[in-house]
Amino acid sequence: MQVSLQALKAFESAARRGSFKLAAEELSLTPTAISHHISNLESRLNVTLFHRKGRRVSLTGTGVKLAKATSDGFRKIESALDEVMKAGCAVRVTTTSSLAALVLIPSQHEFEQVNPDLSMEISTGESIDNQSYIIPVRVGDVSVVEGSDIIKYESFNVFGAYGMTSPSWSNEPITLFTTKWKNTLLPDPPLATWLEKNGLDGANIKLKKFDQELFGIQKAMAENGLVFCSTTLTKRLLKTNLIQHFNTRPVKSDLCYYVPNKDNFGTRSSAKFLDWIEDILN
Amino acid sequence: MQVSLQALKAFESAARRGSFKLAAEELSLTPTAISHHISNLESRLNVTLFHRKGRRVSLTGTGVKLAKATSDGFRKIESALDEVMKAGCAVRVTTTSSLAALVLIPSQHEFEQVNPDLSMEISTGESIDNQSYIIPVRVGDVSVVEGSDIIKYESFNVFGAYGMTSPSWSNEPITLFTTKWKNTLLPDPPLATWLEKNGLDGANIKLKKFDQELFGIQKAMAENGLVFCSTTLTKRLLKTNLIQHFNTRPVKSDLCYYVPNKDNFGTRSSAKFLDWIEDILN
DNA sequence: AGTGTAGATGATTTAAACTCATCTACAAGT
DNA sequence: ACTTGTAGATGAGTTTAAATCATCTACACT
Repeated sequence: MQVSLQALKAFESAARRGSFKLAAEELSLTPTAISHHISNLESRLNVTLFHRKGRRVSLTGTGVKLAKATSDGFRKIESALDEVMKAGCAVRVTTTSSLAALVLIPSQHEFEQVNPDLSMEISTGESIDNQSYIIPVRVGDVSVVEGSDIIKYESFNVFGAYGMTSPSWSNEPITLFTTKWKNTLLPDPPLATWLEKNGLDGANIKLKKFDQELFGIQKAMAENGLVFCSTTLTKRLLKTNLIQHFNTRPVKSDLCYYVPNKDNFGTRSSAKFLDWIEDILN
Repeated sequence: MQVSLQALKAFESAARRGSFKLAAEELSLTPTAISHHISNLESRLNVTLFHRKGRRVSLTGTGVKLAKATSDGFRKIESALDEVMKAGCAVRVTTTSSLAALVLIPSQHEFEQVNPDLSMEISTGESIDNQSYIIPVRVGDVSVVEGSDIIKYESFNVFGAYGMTSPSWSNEPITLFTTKWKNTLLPDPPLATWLEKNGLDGANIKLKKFDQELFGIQKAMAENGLVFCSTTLTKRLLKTNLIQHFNTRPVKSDLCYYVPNKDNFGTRSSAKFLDWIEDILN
């Protein structure tokens, strides 16, 4: 380039502040540096950018035009830079209520302890806040989702509140909470497969469906009921003895947790988060 | 600032060209310099901007966003810079047909000889091409125009084609070409004052008016007629013996040539032009 | 396997950027 | 009118950032 960018930055600042001294303060330089930059700029461009009347400076017509463009240009660059820097020291995640409430939020503190220079924000809901560097953790169909985006293949099992007695699967009528996704494109929970694998016919099982797994799990815990749900969501509850299972065998499903374009987040924070979440889920 | 602008420029170029090598060529640097800049940028921002797959690089999501903003920002700055630089090595003038045809265009070559690094463009007409660095040389009323903008106070006299015999002012009927400005706010040519100063009553003078002085002057030259017009416009024609005057005395007028905001053009080229034009007019 | 290309890495050199010391011009106070 | 203080200009000297060089790795294409 013909002229140095730092000279332009010095000019931009001086033009905006109307003083070399103030520009120098803004850029943590000496007024001398600003003066050098600007006279260098002027001689390279063959123009006068500032009128000098003794110790007072004011922009020429040319100076005004250049100042307008440089201010706009640098402002644009700086705001993008700000955004990127913010993205570098915070991780923002959006996911389902269930994963948020049962996995992410309980582990949030631990994540921030391990990564003291990162803060973690969790949000749930539909709002596809596409504008910024938010990492979406979604539930999807393994046959549709890009394999490299998947962070957890989902298995299902039946769980109940901790301490309750094992149900007698074949004799008495049983109420089982399960999930009917709002999104009809998602595969249903693999209840039929589970019954088969565990040698049950399910004739005495009455289903009660919620549109979020979290609700069924909470209901089961509150009412000493049974819930057919994801092993991912229950992992922590099992470990803390809030729920139990009954020696039934889990089944794989066509569902998975995934992050769209997982490998395409360029921030250190997102890389840390993705490593961490894969680690705690597996 | 947190990050260096040159690093950003290197990134911008590499992002746009999709290759460190091409960016290096564009910026007249070595690929090594680009690599250093970008890794420096990445570590300062705590993000990854490029995926490296062996010897191929591609932008990350973060990289794409930053590249968009930096490209826009730098483009804006560079285009303004281009404009300023062009303005530094060329001077564009717009003025009346008369001044252009009788003064500026005949002297254009001389100006470019004296200033071999400057080119001069002359345009006439109403088109107020306000966009760029055009210097307007206008005719105005001395009582309205800012004094410091004035480059020539206008005097008037009667001229005729070179070699014609002096008219006998009082005996025979005389046709005199003169000017009626299109712009009615401008003072009329000071014919009454001129008659008085030269001891004439004008009873035998028939006026024929054009809306540009140039036309009257050309008509007078073509038909051995007489024209009452500006001494500025006729100066060169007198010197080259294309017209003459008849020992009548010129009169000052309320008209002047001026350049709006004369002292506010910051370009070297405009300063050179303004010096030169004041010089040849006085 | 062999060759050529793109980029990474670390040490060294170079040049740009910054500061310091000194000077001028103006403005404000006495 | 004579200080005093402030903003900027100027030129020489210093510092540090930026660029290069030499070397190395990984991949792609014969």
